[in-house]
Amino acid sequence: MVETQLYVLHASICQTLANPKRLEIIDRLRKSEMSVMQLTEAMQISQANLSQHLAVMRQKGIVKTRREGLNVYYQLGNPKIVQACDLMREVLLEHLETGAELVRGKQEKESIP
Amino acid sequence: MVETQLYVLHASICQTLANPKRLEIIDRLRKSEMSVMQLTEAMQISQANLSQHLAVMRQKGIVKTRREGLNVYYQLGNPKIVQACDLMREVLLEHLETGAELVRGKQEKESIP
DNA sequence: TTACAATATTCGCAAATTCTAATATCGCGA
DNA sequence: TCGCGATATTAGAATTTGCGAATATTGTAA
Repeated sequence: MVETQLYVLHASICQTLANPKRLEIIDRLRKSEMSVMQLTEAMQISQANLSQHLAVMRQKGIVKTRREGLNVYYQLGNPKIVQACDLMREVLLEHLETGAELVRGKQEKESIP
Repeated sequence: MVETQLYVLHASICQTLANPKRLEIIDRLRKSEMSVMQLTEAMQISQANLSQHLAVMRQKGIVKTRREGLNVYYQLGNPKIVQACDLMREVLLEHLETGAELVRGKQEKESIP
C-alpha cells in the first residue's frame, strides 16, 4: 500500500514539529530570517543543540538556508508550515477553553461517555 | 515564560499527530464517524492498540466519542485538524517534488550551501 | 598557511514512545 | 445476577528521541 508510506512520511513531518524548541524556532523565523548566532542568542539553548534542531527541520524541508560569509541564515521553507502551526494552535486553544485543566498540570483524562 | 508552556502544549498536539496509524484514523474519520469495531476491521491493527491510539487522541481533543449501546463511535473533534493535516501533506508533497529521493529509501540529507 | 569565528556532526545515555499480551470495565440481555 | 461482546487499561520489552560533551568543517582575514 502506497498510502501507508504516505502516512509514514506525513507522521515524520508531524514528528519534526513535535518539539517545543523547534516550534519556537519556527515562530521566530516567521517574522524574518535569522542566522544561527542570532537564534542562539535569542533562545535559551546551546549552539550545538540548536544546530541539531535546524538539521532535522532542514531535512524535512521545513526550513531552508542561505549562506553569507561565516553566517548561515535560516528561513521557513514553505509558508504553509506557518498556516498549519496556526491551525494546530487554534485547535489547542479551543480544547483548552472547553476543559481548562491542562494549563496547570491537572492531567484529568478525557472520559468516554 | 507563558510562551514556553504554549510551545510545550503545541508540541504535544503535534506529537499526537506524529504516528502513521493515528493519521490513518483521522483520515478515515474525516468521511464519517466510526465505531471502534469498524475501525479495527478497516485497519490492520489490534483492538488494544487501536484503543490506545484513540485514547491519546481523545485526551488531546482530536477526536470525540458518542456511545450507542455497546458501541462507541468516534468522530473528529475539530474540523481544523483536517485542515492542518491537509496543509502538512501539501508541504510534504511539495518537498518530495523538489528532491524526489525520500520516496524510495534514499535518505540523502539536505545540504547547507 | 595559520588562526579564529560560525556552524555542523558524532557519540553516549536518560527519557519517552510504541507495540503485544494480559486483564479490566462497561452495557445489555437471558 | 451471570455471561458475553465491545471497549479500555496496564505492564513490560524494544525502539526512538533529545541533549550535552567533544570534535569536525567551513569561510575569512592576517
